Amino acid sequence: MYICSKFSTMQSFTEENYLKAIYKLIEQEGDVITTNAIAEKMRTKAASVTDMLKRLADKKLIHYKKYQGVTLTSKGEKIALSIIRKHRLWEMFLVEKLHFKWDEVHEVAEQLEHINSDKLVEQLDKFLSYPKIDPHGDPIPDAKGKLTIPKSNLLSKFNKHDVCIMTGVVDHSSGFLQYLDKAGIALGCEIKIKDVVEFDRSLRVVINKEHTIFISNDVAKNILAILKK
Amino acid sequence: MYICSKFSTMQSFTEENYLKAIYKLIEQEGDVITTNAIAEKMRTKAASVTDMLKRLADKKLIHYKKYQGVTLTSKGEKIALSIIRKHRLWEMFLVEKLHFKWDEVHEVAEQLEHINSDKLVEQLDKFLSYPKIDPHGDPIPDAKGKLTIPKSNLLSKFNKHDVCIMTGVVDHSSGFLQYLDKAGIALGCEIKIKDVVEFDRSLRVVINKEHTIFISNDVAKNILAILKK
DNA sequence: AATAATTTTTAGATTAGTCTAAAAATTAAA
DNA sequence: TTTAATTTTTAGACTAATCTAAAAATTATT
Repeated sequence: MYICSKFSTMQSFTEENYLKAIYKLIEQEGDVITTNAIAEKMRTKAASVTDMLKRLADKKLIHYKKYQGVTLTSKGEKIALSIIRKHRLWEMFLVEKLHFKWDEVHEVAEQLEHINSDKLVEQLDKFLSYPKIDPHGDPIPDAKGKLTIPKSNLLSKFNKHDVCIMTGVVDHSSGFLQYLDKAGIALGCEIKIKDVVEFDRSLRVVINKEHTIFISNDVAKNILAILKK
Repeated sequence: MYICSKFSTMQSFTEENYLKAIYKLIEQEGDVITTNAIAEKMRTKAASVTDMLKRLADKKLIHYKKYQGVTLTSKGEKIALSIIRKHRLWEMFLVEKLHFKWDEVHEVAEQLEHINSDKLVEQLDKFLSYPKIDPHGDPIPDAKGKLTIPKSNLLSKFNKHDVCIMTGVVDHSSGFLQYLDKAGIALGCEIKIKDVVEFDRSLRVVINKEHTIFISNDVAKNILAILKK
């Protein structure tokens, strides 16, 4: 079902969601994405994904060869980024202007991200004073789809000897935040990975060049950080 | 295509648009609505309308008997009013907060009216300070679907010597709104009917006690007004 | 290299929404 | 009141998106 069939440039909501999913998988997992990975992310079946990949390839939104996985074309990436931009701007709007809590915004933003109006997006951006990061700490692409701030990763994904900056959390529960407080881990602090224990993926890290602590993999999977360069 | 299939109370965009169209036709034309009238309003074919009417009747959203026309059930009316409420609140938001012109908002509001989140609507209403009328002068139903402001009449229904206040339009197309702008007809302005030409039902009117213009019946049928008392 | 396990694709069916063309019902006119 | 015109409904077909089950291709393991 097309919402706006009069413009040939239009994608359906579903197509937009597939492009967004592929973009996010590339961001996390690497450059070529498998059918199964998409199926899992979209909570659908591999057969449905194959069908959609053919359609997206016909429209030149992805590079796709049977059994060989998927990458985005520049056209496809542009659309994915515009959806992400809209999603994050709307999240910002919901939190800043309508006083939603951080954990209430996602579902609504999933709907709002598909509203199609360039003027709407640009005016919203202006209304919010051109924010660079959304309420979850994720960067907001600009009107040209450019990300000025690097995307954060899970602390659990970094390697031995990496030095990074803490940028956010996945679990926002007060219990977890209190644990971080106690451990001396705060937004913006430096985390140097001294060692990764092979057996349980726990980390030995130095916080702010001051004190050494151990962090379980469960905790590391709930901390966001970027590489310090 | 269902956007949110987890809730059994959900309608598709299309179903919502049919309910809204039927509500508006009842408002203008009378109590029982024909298949053709809906087809014209929805810019689709009568056969498609019949298909949809069956589906809406199955869901108890309309009263429908073959060849006998359609009315809304209270459930159907409730949904129609909630869509209209959302449409008009979003129009208000676009004009007041994002500085859209009144003839630019309709198309975007047509999309936004289908966003499904009770919290979003209530917070938006609050953010806009609970407006009672939208930028086109149409009343905004409250959270319970109640309209507090009296409904306007078509300008074409008034008589010689009536003095009325312009409250809104039927045709929201930017072409028509631009015509009104040019004619000096705006929300809230006074329209005094000097003469009704019998032959074609066109009107000679004075706008704001300032200038006299002629209005065709076609135009008069698209202007809403209330009697000035 | 041959076999087993896994992943991916095809084949065929389903649903919502749409269409055209033809049939049936209603309304208007002679 | 029978015929003509109009409106409405059915019948059958199409597309986008989905599914299950089976076939084909790829990858991993003896």
